[in-house]
Amino acid sequence: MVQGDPTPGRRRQPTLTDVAKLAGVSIATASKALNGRDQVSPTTRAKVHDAAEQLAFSPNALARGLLAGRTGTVGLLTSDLEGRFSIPVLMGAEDAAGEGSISVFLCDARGDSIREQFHVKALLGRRVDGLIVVGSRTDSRPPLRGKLAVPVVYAYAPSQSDDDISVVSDNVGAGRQAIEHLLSIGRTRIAHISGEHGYAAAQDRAKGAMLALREAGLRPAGDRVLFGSWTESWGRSAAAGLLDKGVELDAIFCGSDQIARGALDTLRERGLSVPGDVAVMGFDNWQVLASNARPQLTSVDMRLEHLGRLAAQRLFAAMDGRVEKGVHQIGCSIVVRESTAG
Amino acid sequence: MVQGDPTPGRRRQPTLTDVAKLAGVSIATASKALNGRDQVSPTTRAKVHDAAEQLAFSPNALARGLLAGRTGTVGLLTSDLEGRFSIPVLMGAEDAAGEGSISVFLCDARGDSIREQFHVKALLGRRVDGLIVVGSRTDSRPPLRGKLAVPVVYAYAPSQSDDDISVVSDNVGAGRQAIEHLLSIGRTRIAHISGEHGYAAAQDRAKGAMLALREAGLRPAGDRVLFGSWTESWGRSAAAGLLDKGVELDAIFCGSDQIARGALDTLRERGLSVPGDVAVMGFDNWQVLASNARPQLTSVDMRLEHLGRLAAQRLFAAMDGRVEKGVHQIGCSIVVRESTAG
DNA sequence: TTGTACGCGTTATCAC
DNA sequence: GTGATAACGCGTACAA
Repeated sequence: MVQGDPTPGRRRQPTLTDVAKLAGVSIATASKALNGRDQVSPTTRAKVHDAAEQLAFSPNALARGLLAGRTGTVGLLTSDLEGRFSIPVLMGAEDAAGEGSISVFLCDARGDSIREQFHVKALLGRRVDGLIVVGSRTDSRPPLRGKLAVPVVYAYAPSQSDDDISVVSDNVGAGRQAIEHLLSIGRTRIAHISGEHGYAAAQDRAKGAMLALREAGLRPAGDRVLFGSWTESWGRSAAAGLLDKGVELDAIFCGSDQIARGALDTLRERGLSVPGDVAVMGFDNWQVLASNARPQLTSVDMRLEHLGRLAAQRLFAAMDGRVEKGVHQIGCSIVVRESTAG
Repeated sequence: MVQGDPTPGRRRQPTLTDVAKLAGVSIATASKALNGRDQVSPTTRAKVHDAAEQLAFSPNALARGLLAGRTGTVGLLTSDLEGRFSIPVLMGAEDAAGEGSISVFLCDARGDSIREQFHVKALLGRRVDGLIVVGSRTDSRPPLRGKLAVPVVYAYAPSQSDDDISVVSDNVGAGRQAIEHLLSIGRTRIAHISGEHGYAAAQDRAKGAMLALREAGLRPAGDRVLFGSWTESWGRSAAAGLLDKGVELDAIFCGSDQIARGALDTLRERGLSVPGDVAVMGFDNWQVLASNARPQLTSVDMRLEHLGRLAAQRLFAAMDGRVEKGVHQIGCSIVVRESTAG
């Protein structure tokens, strides 16, 4: 049903002038009354509040921002909305923002630097008070181009410049934690199956894992880290490869939950029990995959929401003049489920 | 490293006045030149553009919006960011918005109506030109409270009021399409395993499936639709139940990809081949699950990104005075993979 | 072709 | 305690 009516049922938003008129005072007084200034009598204050209520008045943040020089908005520039990393970060950021009644502009650059430039420009035009840039991989990225008039915080993927503020997960530490967990339940012949070799995430986690193994006087089962792709099928074939070669193992640390799901499949098909014969760990703690696995999957959680919240807080601090340059690492946690129980 | 410096390296954004001054003209002329008004000589225009470039001038959208009465922003109110439904809708909306240089304010109400009210108020204060409300389930929802000054479009979850604009997936049609696909590859003993009974999504899909079966003169294998939960484990146990009861079947239509993954697991364990003995279909076309399944899973795609784009377009139309009230249904598509091949 | 002046809605500063 | 008035940055009639 198409209605020709130009502005159907939509009325101009009431302004402070309307409120003042209705309350029978000047706009100056109305402003003071609404903003809790103490240079106004209780009775007038009540009158003004009544009028505002009646008109459903909500102050124009644009006018306010124009005057104040700050808009109470931040820009959130993400590279992959469909990815599962941006979202929790985004939630954490929105969370932290909400506490201070500031709103978030969302833009998705889709990994395209042209589009990124475009969005930065749009955000700057909207006079955001700050910018959070969320990456889709943990690899470091080039900083935003040009001297920006507002502070920027890089989340998940750090900026290549040390002059910038970055907040990231400690993937090396996470690799170490994973191995230490497996050691703590008595496993010693531990294989590590990870994702694409070219990813910093794969490299870092492997590095941490190797460090922990070495410190325990061990080598990885199969003698080397297996890099492949971030898929279930790679998890299946990599695990099958290990078993076919007769590699002795009592645990597998996987670089992602998807890989772990694949490994679990292979183990079950070969008649090996998890965690009885082989313990299995994933990475990402992706609920849908980890909780629905058989058995449920122990996994490393990067606490991305926490990361997002921290990124936002550092941004607010920077907006406030308290800049803490450099890369800040967030520790990961391990969510223990059945696949490493006992 | 903490720096006490109050506003480190941040300089006031250049204004039109700065540009005009640098170009040696009045701000009126500068404005005309930058906005492509044709009442300005080519030479002056060039001078102004040079100055603007040099200062990296970007017009203050707040001031502009204050004057124009429109801000070029829309609010996106979602209920579950972590859910996999909001995101594609959000992407589509952002997509459609980007084409017209409109920016999106994102807010997550987390299913809490108090929080929702709060965000609506904040968005209205920021003078968004319109609002998109994205649900987390397909069930209809109560409309936003109060007479709003801007148009609203409900996406994925329709408003309960027919006076509102809603854009949703056609789940009944999707159920029908799924069955028709299975019939087209020669299957006739088709079971339907779905999710929680209380979800409109489950009801609608089942309804469509039953309609298509009835029209083909068939009844569902097992004689009734199996409702349970949206999990892999329900898919496993429901499929096992059917086989244990000796129900004859050559196809299973599942209410979600998760359920389908579970069903696939059971079938494989029972030594049944897919699609040879039993064809399997999922719902949602969730890449991670569908593409990594063994065999890869045929699934119904709700085209959520398309839905989001359409919702945004209807919003823009409404902002323009062209309101099309009522619930608009988007047809779903079927992505055929190995699990129903042949 | 160019410049002057007003107004968008708000807050802050000053008189009264 | 209250009310004019000047900003904030921009677009645009209007006058020059």
